[in-house]
This record gives sequence, structure tokens and C-alpha cells, in this order.
Amino acid sequence: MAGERAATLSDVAREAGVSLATASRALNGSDRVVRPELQERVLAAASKLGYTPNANAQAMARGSTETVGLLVKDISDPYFSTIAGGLADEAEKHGLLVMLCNTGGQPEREQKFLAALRRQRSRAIVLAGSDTADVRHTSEVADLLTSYLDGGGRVAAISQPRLPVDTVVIDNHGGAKALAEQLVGLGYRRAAVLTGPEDLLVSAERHAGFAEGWLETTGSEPACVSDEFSWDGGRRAMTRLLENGRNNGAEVDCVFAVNDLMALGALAACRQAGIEVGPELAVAGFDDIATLRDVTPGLTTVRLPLADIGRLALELVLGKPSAELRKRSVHGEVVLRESTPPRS
Amino acid sequence: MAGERAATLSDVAREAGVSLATASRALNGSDRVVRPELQERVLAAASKLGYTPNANAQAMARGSTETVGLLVKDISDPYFSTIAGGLADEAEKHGLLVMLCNTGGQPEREQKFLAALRRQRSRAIVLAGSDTADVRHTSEVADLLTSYLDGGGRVAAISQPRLPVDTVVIDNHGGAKALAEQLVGLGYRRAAVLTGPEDLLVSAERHAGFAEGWLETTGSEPACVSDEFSWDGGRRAMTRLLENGRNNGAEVDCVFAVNDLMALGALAACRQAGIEVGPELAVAGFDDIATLRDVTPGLTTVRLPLADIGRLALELVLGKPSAELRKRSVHGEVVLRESTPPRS
DNA sequence: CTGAAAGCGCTAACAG
DNA sequence: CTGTTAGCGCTTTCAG
Repeated sequence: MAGERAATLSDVAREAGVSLATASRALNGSDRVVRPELQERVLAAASKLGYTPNANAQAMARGSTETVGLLVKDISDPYFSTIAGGLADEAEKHGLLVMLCNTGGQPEREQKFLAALRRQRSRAIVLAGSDTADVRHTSEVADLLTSYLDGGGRVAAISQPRLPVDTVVIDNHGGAKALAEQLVGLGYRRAAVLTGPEDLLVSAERHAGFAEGWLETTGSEPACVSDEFSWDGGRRAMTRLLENGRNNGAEVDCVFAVNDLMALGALAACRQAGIEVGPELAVAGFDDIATLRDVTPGLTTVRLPLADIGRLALELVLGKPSAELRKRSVHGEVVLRESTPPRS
Repeated sequence: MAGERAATLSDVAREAGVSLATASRALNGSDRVVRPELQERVLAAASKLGYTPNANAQAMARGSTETVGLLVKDISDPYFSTIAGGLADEAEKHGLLVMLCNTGGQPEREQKFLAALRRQRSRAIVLAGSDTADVRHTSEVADLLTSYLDGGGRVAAISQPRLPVDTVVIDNHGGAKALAEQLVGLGYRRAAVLTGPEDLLVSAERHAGFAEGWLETTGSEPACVSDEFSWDGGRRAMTRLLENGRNNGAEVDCVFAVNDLMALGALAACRQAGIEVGPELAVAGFDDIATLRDVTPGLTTVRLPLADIGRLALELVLGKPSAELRKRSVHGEVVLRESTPPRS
């Protein structure tokens, strides 16, 4: 019946003819033990009344909640949704609920969410993908986090070494460098990098790693074109690259887009320009997004264990707090596919 | 300082030299108004003390929370993550937090999450993708939902007409039927459908719609192969289909996989079998997953406005409650690409 | 317009 | 083992 006030613990206690405390002890396993007979009576009363504990009241009384917050830039981006999937699975194992915060990359939203999570007294917060080099914003976030930490909250970040919290560090530099070396090994000699905005850390790290690897093995620097960190950005960057090449004759034989989505956009640009990726021009990405593993031509990329990263971040944030900041490194693995055939 | 107890509203009140009630009224806009002078003093005290309201306490006192629950089968699946993205954006506009529940398709988990959401006194719950025909589970879920609704909660589902709640109905049948008609118009005559498990409603509806369209236009029934509702399932189903065709000569010229992922698996199977999709065999999917829009060959599919569906579901669940069940229909749009060229 | 006081539902000492 | 009794932090009548 819609009119009935939900049953409370005291209703259950009354119905079972026991005290409030006993009812509480019987319904949740406290350290105290209740005589089996009473235990049973309480359980029966609870189910008869359709009793559901009120998590908010419990949170108040206990001083702690069962929720963790997850901040991502865009949950519809497979990169983040895969991380979220791993984290959600791990959370479920711990009996925790995940508060999903989609920041859309907007600093204000990010700060708003952080405040909300603090209000909710979330046990922990995991930050994924808001790693900008914007100093002002970074320091405001750091302040918010510090006060959250002081309040007993726990925080971990994924790949944002600038924040003073436990971090799952993704070896963007190393992965991109390894990729460069393998490409050189395949016979490529003139590379270009398609990057995102320069203040985006992931992008900058991957760019730097690739450039370093390329320089060390070939002695030359790869060219570079910047645009958005997205499919469109990749397409535009590649289009510009092709135009430049035509104008000044500085053609490249190999292109590294700093993520798979950009690489896909680059592929589209090539197709439109009538260039056959693979035989005519090599293209590689980064991330190894699952749904993209079967595009044609197969995209060479650096595989990141995204779901594990999500799990790891939660483990880190749930683990025993330690004085010093913890770092957990995760490495990518180069996956060679048809988009970068050995160069004959 | 890590040792300091977080400031409470009474701390603020004392600091500002006003009563608890006044502090409360000043800090949240209640209907009562406070004199500007006091208002200011309270605000100053709050910021001086670094006061953050305790959402759990507010929830208790007010009897309502600022969270909504979202149940999805698998957040790392782009279908669900896109819906989640739209819903999360809409939630942010309403100042609501989203509790993400990843059921993994497991009925027990689903029920556990539902119970948790009820405990949390979530304002509303949106169910996406657990539409199975399992009667026992469905009725248990229906019971849980009913008691949640009785407690004042709101529920909406995406495409699960069996549940007694407001629903965003996806026209799977109509979309698949329209696709069938277009394919016939393109000149195809012998079709096969790659379906998921028969107790999965989306799959069954798309299958039925396609079959109906095909039958009405050609007078013949499409063949059918069932497997998992996944990339692997699509690959396996297609492989089996090709083997059968070879054995009994009943070759098809056109294959409809009930979702894009299966279609992609089918593409892989074709490639492996040395069949060129497009010229030799047409393949179509359903959903129009964004990251897949640029695979080669371009996949013909039925585009679903996934993000809008998420938004719509939240609107529905937040809207004024009405006695009768509301349904909001969403239609797909056939998108023809290279995987189904006009047949000459 | 402001303050006092009564809860919201539950847990956790503290006594029996 | 069980019951009594304070709160947890905030909102909201109900009086001033």
C-alpha cells in the first residue's frame, strides 16, 4: 500500500518483542551475538514487515558510507567506460556502490562533483582522466582533495602524477617509445605524430615517448600535428598532414596518433584521400579499444589493460592508508596489426 | 589538520552567533527568509570553518536524497555507456548523482543492487538492459520494484515492456523491419539472421521485425542462426552459417546480425573465410555504435539515439508521477553503408 | 524574522 | 546475552 510509512527498526523490534539494540544486532552482524531464538524472531518480524534498513541513517550513526565516487571525463568514451567496468566489478565485490560523475572535461563540474562526493561522505574517490596542465584548476582540485582527505576520505587517481594522491601510473611514455622502436624495426623511417592539445598530459607523454624512441633509433625527430583528442581531431590532423606533405615534399611513411580514436579519424582521412593504409602508409594508435580490435585494416596500437586499471585504482584507494604516496605502474603492450606491415 | 572533526552546522551557528535553525535557513534556501546581515554572518562563518553539509543527515531530516540509480548489464559495452552518458548529463542538470550498478547480466546481482538502491533511498531507478524472458526473475524484480515504488521511489525502464513501470520503448521490431525492406529494395533475396539467445528480448524483437519485413516483401522466411549476443557470438554464428551453406547449397546473399558487435564478429568470420563483405555478401547490424561508424567496410545498421534514450529515461522517471504507465517510443533510422551495396 | 525543541532511523557505549 | 540511552547532523514545526 502506498500510504504506509516504511517499517523502521523500532517497528521490527516491537513486532519481535525485543529491544531496538537487539533488533539492530540481529539484523546486521555486529560483534555482539544474539541468541538464535531471538535472532530468528527478529528476522521473521523484519521480513513480515518488509523492513529495509535506511542506509542514510546507518551512515550517520556509523559515520561511514558504502559508496565510492568515480570521476571520468566522458563515460561514453570506451576508454573510460572500460575502466569504469573494471572498477564497478571490483566495487561490487566489496559491497560498495559507485557514484558516477561525468565531468565532460569541465573544471567547474569537476569541482562541483568533488564537493557533492564530500557531502555524501563517500568513502573514497577515484579520479580518471581530468589530467590537464591547467595549474589554477589543478591547485583548486588539490585543495578540495586535501580537505576531503583530512575528513578521512581516500583518493586515488589514474595517471595524474601532479595530484598529491595515490596513483595508478600508466606508462604512456614507455608504451609510445616501444611502439616507435618496433615501427623503426619494421623499416619505417619518416614519422609524424598526431597529438591532442599540448596541455593534455596523456597526449604530451605519448608524444614525448614516441619522439624519444624515434630519435634514439633513427636520429631524426618525427613531425607533429596537433588537434583535438578525438576522432574528428585525428581526421583533421591527418588531412593537414597530407596537405603539407604534398606541398613541401616532406612525406612520411608512418603516422602515430596518440589514441585509437584519433587513429581511426586518421584512417578515414586517408581513405578519403585515396591512400591505402598499410601498404602505402602506416598508421598506429594507442589504447587498444576493445570494439576497435576488428576494424579493417587491423590497427597497430599499444594495448592498455583498462579494466585492470579500474580495478587497481579501487584496490589502491581501499587499501590500508599509508603515509607516503603510493604509485602503481601499468605498462602497455605493443600490438602489431595490418595497419603497419613490415616495410619491404 | 587530519585530527579535526569536520565542522557541523551547530559549529557554524555558534561561530555566527545565531541559532541552529537560522544557520540552516541561511545555508540552504528554505522558504523562510533571513535578514541579509545574519545571512552574511552565517555564510562567513561557514566558509571560515570549511563547513560542508552532511548529505546523509539532510537525507534523513528531509526524507529524500539527491541520487538516482542506473542499472546496466555492462557499462563497458558502448551501447550502455552511451545511454549512461546521456543520462549522466541529464542528471547533472538536475543536480542529481548517479549510482552506477553493473549487473553483468546476473539476476542475483540485479536484485542485490535493487535492494541497495532502496536502502539508499534513491529518488529514482532507471533499468537498462536486463530484459530477459526469465519469468521467475522478472517477477522477483517486479516485486522489489513494487515495494520500492510503494515507498515513494520512481522507476523507469529502457525497453523492458514486461515490467510494470514507465518505459522508453525502443522500436526494435520496426527498425529491423525497415532494414529488411531496404535490403530487399537493394536487390537482396536470400537472407539469414544472426541472433542472440532466444530469451533475450531485444534479440527476439529485432529478429521478428526483420523476419516480418522480409516475409512481406519477398514471401520467404530468412534463415536463422543463434549464438551469444556478442562479438564472439557473431563470429561463431557466421562461421556456422557459412559451413551450412557450403554443405547444402542454401547460400544467402545478405546477413542481418541483431547488433553491431555481432555484425563485427560476422565480418571477422567472413574475412577469415576469404569472403569480401559488400560485393560478395551483404552484412548489416543494429545500434550504430559511434566508435564503429568508421570501420571498413562501413557497416549498414539501424541507428539508435542512445544518448537521447538515456536522457529520456531520466526525464520520464523524474517527471510528475501519473497513475497510468507511460511509454515513450524511440525509433531507429536505417543507415546504409558499404557493407550492403545495391545488388547489381 | 528568529529561536527552541522535537524528531528522522540507526548504532554504540554503558549498564544490567 | 539483552536492554537503556545517548547521540550522529540536519530540518522543521511551533512559539515568540
